[in-house]
Formats: sequence, structure tokens, C-alpha cells
Amino acid sequence: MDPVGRRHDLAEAVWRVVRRDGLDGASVRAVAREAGLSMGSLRHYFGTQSELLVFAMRLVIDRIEQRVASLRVPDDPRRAAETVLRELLPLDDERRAENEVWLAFTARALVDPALRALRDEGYDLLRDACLGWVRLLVGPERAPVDVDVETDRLFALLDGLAVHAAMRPAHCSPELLTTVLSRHLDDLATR
Amino acid sequence: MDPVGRRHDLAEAVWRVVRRDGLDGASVRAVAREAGLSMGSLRHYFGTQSELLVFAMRLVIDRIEQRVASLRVPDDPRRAAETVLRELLPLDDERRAENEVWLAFTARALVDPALRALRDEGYDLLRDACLGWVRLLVGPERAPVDVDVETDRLFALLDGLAVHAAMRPAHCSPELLTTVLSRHLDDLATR
DNA sequence: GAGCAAGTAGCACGATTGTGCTAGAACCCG
DNA sequence: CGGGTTCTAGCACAATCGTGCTACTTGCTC
Repeated sequence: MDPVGRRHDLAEAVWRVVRRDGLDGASVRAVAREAGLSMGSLRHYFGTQSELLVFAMRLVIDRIEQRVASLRVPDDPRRAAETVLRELLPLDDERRAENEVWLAFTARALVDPALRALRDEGYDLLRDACLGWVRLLVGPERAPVDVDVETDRLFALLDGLAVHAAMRPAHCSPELLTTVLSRHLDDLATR
Repeated sequence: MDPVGRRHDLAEAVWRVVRRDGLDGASVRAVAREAGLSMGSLRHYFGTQSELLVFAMRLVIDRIEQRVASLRVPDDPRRAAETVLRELLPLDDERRAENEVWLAFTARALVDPALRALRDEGYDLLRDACLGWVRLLVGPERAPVDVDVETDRLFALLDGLAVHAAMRPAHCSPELLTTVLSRHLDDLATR
């Protein structure tokens, strides 16, 4: 198989192990077993465990970026914002997987320098997106400081919803998530 | 020393290790070393590692509850809400510690059944608090479904702010956190 | 077909883990 | 002062970990 494809397969094996047993459970042996490979074979694609995990975390960002980029966005700003930001909520199993894996990696990034840069990159991307939509929705008459506050408010809301969806999936139906987001965007646009 | 006091000391040693090296780093040996005790001695107070970690996580809830309970709350609902909810934000180092430790434990609760009940307990307490303040602030003329949506919105905002404060402390000054909360409560009260 | 690169497998080593266990020190109460 | 409980310390064991290393197989290229 394509070597780069194989690395993707291994990263997805990491995702599955992480979702099942947490990042602590993602030992080299466990990932190899999950992927149906031997340890030695895995190490032919990833020299160290750190390299493997960084690649698996990077894949989260890439996948989300790619999905958002391939989105057909309406012209109306309000509906455009909802379309894009909806895509960041864990509404189906694919996005739930990305969300849980991302959460596990960011938690470890608190103590693992190798993952910190990736976490910052992901957060910067998301915050910039929030900033852009807030600018578009509140209009130019709003004071710049308000834009900053509203950006961090939207930013925190999105991450909070994602965290809650991971922690209490039973209490966070897709309908609830979208309703909360929609309500917030309404308030943002009608002020 | 008082045995119960000793258990508290050990739990605080867990906190320090968790903040420094993550929950993965909180091995029995590391915690014992941090507390200046031998492994065997630690195991006299906590028979298993799981018991130790559960106690340390429980302490997070207890500490926050205790701090909130000892709060002098203004009569005005809007100011009362801000006073109490402010107390849940990581505005000083004591609350930052609680926040980071709580985050680490909830992340592990995703794959560790022993911690799940405590995570649920903490989340239920926080959501109930949000529900109460939303009811008080929006008034009785609001539809019940709106109250639910606004509750989960406030709930997600608070947790999102806490997560961001832990992940990017440089970008989340106490002023920013309180401003965002205050803005949100304003919107809630003036609708 | 020869030969070299790529892929696969698996052993070995030292380090670290949680916990069971024993033995001695400290303390308190009668 | 004696005796029993509480506390402390530390060893031992099996399990697991990441990684270095070697050997075998596969496949592609002259």
C-alpha cells in the first residue's frame, strides 16, 4: 500500500484506540495491534511514539479544515456563519470522533510540549474564524473592543458545547447544540 | 498529624503533580515523593491508586462548593449571578489550580469509570446553578424551552471560558473572562 | 535472475508501573 | 512501663512501556 496512506491508516488506528482507552492507552503496542501490524512494522512508518501521536493530532486539524473548505456556503452572512460553525460542532459520529480525539490531545498538550504547537495552531484557526464571523455579523458600527469580547464569547461557547457533547452525549443532542448556536448567532446579528 | 488532614495533604500533592506532569504523571511513587512520604506510607492512607485519585477529584468539587457557599451574595439578581458565577472562573491561582486539575480528571473520566460519577456530579451541580440563575434573570414570561436553551448556553460558555483559560492563559486575562461573563449576563437580563 | 530497497516481524533491554507483603518505629492508653 | 494500634519504610513481583536491533520476506529495477 501507499506509504502515506499507511500512515493515515495508522493515525486512524490511534484515533480508535484513543476513543476507546484514552491517550494513555495509545501505547505503541496497542496501536500496532489495532492496525493489525507488528510493533517493528509500525516503527518503520513512525520512528518514535511522539512522531505517531503528532501525526494523528495533525490529522484532526487537517480533516476539519478540509471539511470546512469543501462546504457550500450561502451568501447571507447569518446563514453562512451558521453553516460553517455548525460544521465544527460534534453533530454526527465523524465529528464526534474528531472532537473526542482533539480533546484528548489538547488535554495532554497541557504537559507535553510536542503537542502544544498543534493545539495552539488549532485554537488560533478557530479563534480567527470566530473573529471573522463576528465582524461580519455585528457590522462596522460596533466598537472594536466589543468585537474582541464577542469573538471570545463565541469562541468559548463553541468549545464549551464541544466539551459538553463529549462529556455528556446523552444531554447534548444535535438539536440542542444547533439550537444554542443558532440562538447565539441571532443575538449577535440583531444587536 | 490528623489522618483526615493527611489525606488532604496527599490529595493536594496529587494536584501539584497533576498540574506539573498531568494525570499520567500522578503515579503512586510520584505523589509519595511530592508529599515527602514513602510509597508504603501513602498506601496506608489510600489502599489503591484509584482511591487516591477519586479522593483528589472529589476535593475539587468540595473546595468549589465550599468557596461558593461562603460567598456574600448581593440582593440584586443580576449582581448576585455575577458574584457567584465569577467564583467559578479561574481568575486567581487557587481557582486556576482547581480548573486545571478538574480538566485533567474529566478528560480521564472519558475512559475511567471510577471517575465518571464524580464528573457527572460536578457537571450536574454546575448546570443546576446555571438553570437557577437563568430562571431568575430572564423572568417568568420566557418560554420554558428558552430557559433550557439559555441554561445550556450559559453552561457551555462557562466551561468554554474555563477550558480556554487553562489552554491559553496568556490570551485569557481575568479581565477578559469577567468581561465576557458580564456581557453574557447583561444580554440574558435585558432581553 | 541478481541485487538492492522497502516492508514486516519479533526479540531484548532497561525503565517504570501498581500492589502485596514484611518489619521496624512511633505513639497512646491503661 | 507494657502492649497494642497506628504509622512508616522499603523490598519484591509481575506487568507494561518505548525503543534499539537483527533477521526474514516481498517487490521492484537493471
